[in-house]
Amino acid sequence: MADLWQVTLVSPPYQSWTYERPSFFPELKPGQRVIIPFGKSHRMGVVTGRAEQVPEGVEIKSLIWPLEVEPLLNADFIEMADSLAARQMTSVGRILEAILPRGLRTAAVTFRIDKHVARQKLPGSIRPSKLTKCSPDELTELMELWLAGRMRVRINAQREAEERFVSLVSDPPWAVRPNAKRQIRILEYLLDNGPQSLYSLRHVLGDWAPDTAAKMEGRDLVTVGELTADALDEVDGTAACGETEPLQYELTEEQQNAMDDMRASLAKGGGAHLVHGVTGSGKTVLYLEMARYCLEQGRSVILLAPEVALACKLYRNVKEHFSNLKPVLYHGYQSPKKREAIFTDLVRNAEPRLVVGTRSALFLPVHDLGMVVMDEEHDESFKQEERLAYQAKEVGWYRVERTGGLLVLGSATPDIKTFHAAQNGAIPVSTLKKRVGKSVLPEVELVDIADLSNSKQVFSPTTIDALKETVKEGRQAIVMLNRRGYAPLMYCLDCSETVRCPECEVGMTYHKGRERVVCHYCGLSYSYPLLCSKCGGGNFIPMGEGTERLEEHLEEILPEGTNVLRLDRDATRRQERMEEILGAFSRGEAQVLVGTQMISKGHHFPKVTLVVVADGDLGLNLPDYRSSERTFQLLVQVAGRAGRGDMPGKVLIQTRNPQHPLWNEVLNSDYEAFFQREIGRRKMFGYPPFSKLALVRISYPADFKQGGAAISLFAKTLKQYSQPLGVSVLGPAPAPLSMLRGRLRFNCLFKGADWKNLRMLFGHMAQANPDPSKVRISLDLDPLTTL
DNA sequence: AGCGGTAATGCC
DNA sequence: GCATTACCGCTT
Repeated sequence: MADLWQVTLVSPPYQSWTYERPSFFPELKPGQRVIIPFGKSHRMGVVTGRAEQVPEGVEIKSLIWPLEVEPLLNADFIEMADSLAARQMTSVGRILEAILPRGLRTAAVTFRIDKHVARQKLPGSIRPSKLTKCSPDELTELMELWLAGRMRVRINAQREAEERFVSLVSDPPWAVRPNAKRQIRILEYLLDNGPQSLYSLRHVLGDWAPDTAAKMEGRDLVTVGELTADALDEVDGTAACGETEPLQYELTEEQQNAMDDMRASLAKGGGAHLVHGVTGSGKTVLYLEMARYCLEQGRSVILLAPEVALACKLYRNVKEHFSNLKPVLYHGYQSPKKREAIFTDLVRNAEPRLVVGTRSALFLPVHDLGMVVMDEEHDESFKQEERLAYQAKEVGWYRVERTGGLLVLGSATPDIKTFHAAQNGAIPVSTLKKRVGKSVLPEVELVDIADLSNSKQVFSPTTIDALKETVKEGRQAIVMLNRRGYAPLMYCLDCSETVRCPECEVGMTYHKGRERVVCHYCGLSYSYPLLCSKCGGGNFIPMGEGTERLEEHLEEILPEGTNVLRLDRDATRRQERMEEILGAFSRGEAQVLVGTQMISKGHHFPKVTLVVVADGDLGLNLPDYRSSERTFQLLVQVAGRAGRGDMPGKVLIQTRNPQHPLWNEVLNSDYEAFFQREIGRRKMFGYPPFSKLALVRISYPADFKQGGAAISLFAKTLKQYSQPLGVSVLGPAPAPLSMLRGRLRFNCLFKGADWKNLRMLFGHMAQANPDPSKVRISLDLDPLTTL
């Protein structure tokens, strides 16, 4: 009887297939990666178990070769992937593809045979395709070598070379001929999407891309190599991420109490724990001391920050705090090679480890996970929305639940759902009310700008005075405006049209520095100046404000010699720019820093005494149930940037609506008042945490004629199944951004008592899809925005 | 019937 | 994801 196994493909079409273990092959264990024949070529797959029933009418092929002697993925890891697949209603293969480092899911490998055994007529290296042609005797001989560790896996050189990253050398304009179309495409693509691997350039732009990129490297337009973050990581342990805040190691009474509570939770078998502490209250020290405790107990720890720069900063804190420990840094901007090495190292070395990283670090195979810490747990970056949608909090919860570990959620402004659970007693909570050391919470003031709305002024006289004074006294100020670019609308003076994106039908933002108008949704851009598509005229005026225009404006109103820096996604496109800007500002080379919400996150500038929120109303009135939560969190967070040193800080929030109840709560940094008001509103309208929400996104190409019929079919299906499942449905209705990248979009909001029924209803919809190749539907559980 | 292009299908 | 095959409109 043949020995049959199920192998799951970690690349399309992702399903599980049956293969035979040939006689020369060693025993298999689930979780083992193997090379399998698939169609005309070969692929990498993961053994998921024995084949229970034999497929009929197909000739079963044999496995080609194992990729490791001991399985890389243990049963827990496979179980985690299974559980994620069930939650997201997709296949395990897709999940594995999303959570494994790239090097560990490629089949483009060569087996190298040790030199001193190669003399016996064996080649020095052998490819999988060659292995399928070997005789049984040769295979048996090779397998002996493999099991003795004398035959090793090597990722193919070309494949590995394509893992290198391409980054821009300078900002536009570039020294390139206007008819060098391919070069311009690469430059534009890098500008819009940040550094990319040669591999992804080839996939997105075409097979010519790696060659063209190599030529461009010769002309100093781009650099091709390891990411700088990687290089810096080797040298001094961390990329330069601005100044690290000096930590006060002596625990305050509040911190000590929190520590005792968490230890007690851990002793009782773990669970979630909320640390609600104002900005600057010393949450980091608390995490580090808890980490020390866990490691002493022989258990591993994962510390997560919402973004790379903050993870690097935390990593540096860890290195300073622990002298005799080798922590691991893991995030999406490290090279695939590095990430792969970390993954295998964690599998092979079972000792307790401390991992610092961003959300993807949650999937690392650390042994005996004692604690997961999520700093700034309310941050939206903890939810991944593109490709595979997952909420890191849920994954973290899943992981600690299995190991009896602790999930520590820390924030000054917790997620409403988290705090609600704490209020109900479902999650224990430790509160830190005082800032550590001398610094005190800043004073917050409202500035009414209602009478400014028709003039060209952005800042009220009060704001301008405060800025001038801060600069005069040699201190620093931060100005936040949550909108990048120069002006969000370009208005044609001749025919009163605005410049719109033909693919998305939204206004295109003018970027003065790039000399382009850009669609902020799909990235399409045109060079500017341009002619009006309606009347052919060229007289546009910019309407509204973006960070770029604010920067220009500030340079005009502030005294001669004042330096203004800007920090937003545009300014930080080039790899090192973010660190350069943060570094320059913390060294005092500029007095004012203008930026988007990027500047609100975790940075420590002791000389900043003034924070200005240019438009506090932005984002407050969006038709989204979380908009006030988001605004409150952002404002408290950015206010926390002021007065972190010895000098007291001041925050000015400009608003056209000073009566809004939110302001009082922000002024007093009164999270609980905000929470009480918000939870009342949520209860009244039945929003989370009083219900579960799911957003179903439907889209099809704008020229697909049967699209309308598909939508009515979905509507009919929903009508039929929603009531029996107890799910209330809004839509399908055209999405607020009704067209994106040439696809018409529809949204459908599900509200119900539990996730199971929301999933089932989605399942019915997916089944009713008349043309899955044209009509795409996807499920987003607990969406960040319902827009 | 013969051609070139594209959509649909199978892959164990 | 990729190769093979089925299908379509159109020429000869």
